[in-house]
Amino acid sequence: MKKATLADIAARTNVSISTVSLVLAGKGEGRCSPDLIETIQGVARDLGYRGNRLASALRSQKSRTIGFLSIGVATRPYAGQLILAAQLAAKRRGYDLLFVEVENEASSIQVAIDEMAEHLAAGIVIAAYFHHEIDAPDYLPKATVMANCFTTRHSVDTFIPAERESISQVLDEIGLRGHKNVAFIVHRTDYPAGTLRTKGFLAAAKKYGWQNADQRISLTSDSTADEGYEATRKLLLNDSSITAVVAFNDQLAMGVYQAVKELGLQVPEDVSVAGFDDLQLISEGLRPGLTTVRLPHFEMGEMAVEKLIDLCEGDDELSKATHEILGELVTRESIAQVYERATSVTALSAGSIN
Amino acid sequence: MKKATLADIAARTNVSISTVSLVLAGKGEGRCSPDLIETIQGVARDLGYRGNRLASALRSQKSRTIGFLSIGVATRPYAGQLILAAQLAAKRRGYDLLFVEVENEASSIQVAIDEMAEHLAAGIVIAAYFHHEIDAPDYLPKATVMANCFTTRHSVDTFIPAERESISQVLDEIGLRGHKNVAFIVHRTDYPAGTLRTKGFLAAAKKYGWQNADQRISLTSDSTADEGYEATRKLLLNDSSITAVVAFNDQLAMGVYQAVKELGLQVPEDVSVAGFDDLQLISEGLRPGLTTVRLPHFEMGEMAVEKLIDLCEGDDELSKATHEILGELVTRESIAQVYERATSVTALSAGSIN
DNA sequence: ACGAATAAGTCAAAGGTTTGACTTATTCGA
DNA sequence: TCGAATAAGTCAAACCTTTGACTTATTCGT
Repeated sequence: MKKATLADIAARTNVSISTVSLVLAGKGEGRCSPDLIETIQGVARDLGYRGNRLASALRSQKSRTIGFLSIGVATRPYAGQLILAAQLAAKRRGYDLLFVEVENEASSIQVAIDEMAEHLAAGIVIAAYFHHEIDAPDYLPKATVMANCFTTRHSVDTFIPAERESISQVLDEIGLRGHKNVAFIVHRTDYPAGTLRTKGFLAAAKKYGWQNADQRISLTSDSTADEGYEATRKLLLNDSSITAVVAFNDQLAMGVYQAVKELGLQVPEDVSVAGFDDLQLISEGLRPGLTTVRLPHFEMGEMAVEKLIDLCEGDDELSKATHEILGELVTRESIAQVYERATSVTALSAGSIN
Repeated sequence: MKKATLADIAARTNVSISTVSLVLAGKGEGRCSPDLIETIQGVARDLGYRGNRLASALRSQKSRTIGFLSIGVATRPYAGQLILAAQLAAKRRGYDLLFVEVENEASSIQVAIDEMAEHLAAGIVIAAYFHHEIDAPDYLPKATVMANCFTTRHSVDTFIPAERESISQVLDEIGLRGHKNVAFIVHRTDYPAGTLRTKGFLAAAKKYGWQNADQRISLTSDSTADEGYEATRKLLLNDSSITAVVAFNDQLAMGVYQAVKELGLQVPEDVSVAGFDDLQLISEGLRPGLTTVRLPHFEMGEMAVEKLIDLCEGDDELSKATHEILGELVTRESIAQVYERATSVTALSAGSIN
């Protein structure tokens, strides 16, 4: 059974192809009788008419296809929700996603853009698996948006996490529970995640009066569990007054748990731990569950595509803004209440021993 | 600068559009003079000619677009490599990937297939984030392949992991290192991963003479670290002779570590542990690193797309086979050598002390 | 020197849809 | 009852590429 075309429907209804086209495009009102509209729709349904996106796009010079340029999004366990949300948002508005993996390198992105042009893609979204700057080529299509990444070379609608505000949520958890001796382990890096989360930590330290905050920042050369482990050992061995360790991400936090336990201490009774990213493999897998912050991957993907389609459909001329989106605090069991400062703790524990 | 078309090139070279088309399609040999070919290619380059995939596909009724129907592939941390490999393989042969997320439900898949038909997709690959059967609709396009999933309703080229053989690799590691008291923790399920890996365990038990193997299979109701933890506690508390625990996947293995350590034992000195999946967040993050098996996600994605394109291009009529692909043993530090069984161990260690 | 073969291209239709400009028939107002 | 307005469609070109069938001019063999 060959695919039905407008011509097939026209033949069966004894009208012209134009009429069928108009009707099925929803532009029949006032031009065609209600009866005819009914009939045409009926026949279209009977024949299983599906339309031909290629012919349509070719003629109208506008396709309902979006190029999704991914920098590691699908292949790493971090940002999968971004692509899911993008797909859902696109589908909701009748668009499809052309997926292409690229390097964060102008030439690689350029190649992908050219490829998308061959498809007459309505627009492109550039998305990355972690929040960083893109090496953008000289020209970007007018309809371009970025998700979880940004460029300083062009003015583009951009959707990124609100790093400072997001980590503040988990820092508040710690501050409000009375911790005063808090350490921060962060991957030494110039990426926004590193610098902004550190600023968030420093701000929280000031807000809650955390002691020696700047000496309690431990810089690691990577964000692995191993690095988290080593950093925590040093921190805790040097300074036994620390009651909470905040990690730049969940992988480091995993290492924090390991070090804490190896030192014969307990999470959260002896040391509270906070992570960032909500990598569920880790945050749900650790015992006790890790309190952390889920990055707004889903939201970024969804909003980016929504914006892109608005742009394509001209509803929304040229705003070109950067949107910072808040993550969500995911509370599990890794943060405990501190009742008093050092001196009183002794009294307290002595009391419980009795 | 509008996109250049064949007509633009034809105008600048004073030949017909047909000629330009032929030349750029590489069919100029013998029909056009070498000089002309040279000229046309030069002008095409100068104008930045990119071709119009829509027009081309419309005319020739064959597109270079593949529909990638994903069941959780991008959104879960397991199988990302599959989509990357698919993309790479497609690009290598000049195809693009139309990505769509679907449910494992005939109607959802049907909708996606219809959508792909609107794009005149050359073929589709159906891929899943874990190895299981697809609820296939009544009709599948002739050019359909499956990756990490399968159907019994249709005859389709299928690429799945060789579950038994894959887990055997890690079981061999354990067997060859002298373990005789080995437990297996597996998610109670009818999925191939569960049943086939269990068969693999039983086969290894027979091969290496593991004792009481069937009593040492612990069925869990989920594959989480928590379940792994609980199962391991029961196992180890009941039976202190166990020297190795094999988990059905890395998440369970994470729980095994937790239980082992909480019982005051060490991995691998007291209890060796093996996982499955090589979820690096876990397998690299645990201390010591987890010996596990990487599933052939990359290979499945690559081979599936290769096969699909062969199918589309007719190089390869109708073989319709199921290909089982071996995973790769990833050796880390979680498996130790056992020198002898109970009685002799004493002798041996006595010997070495001397 | 004539017919056949070869080289170098061209012609024109087709693929399915969209859309601004028309047409034709009917209805309405005065 | 006439001209205008409205309703209900139709026309035909355009989007860009592909391809089997042709054409025209030159060369070759004998």
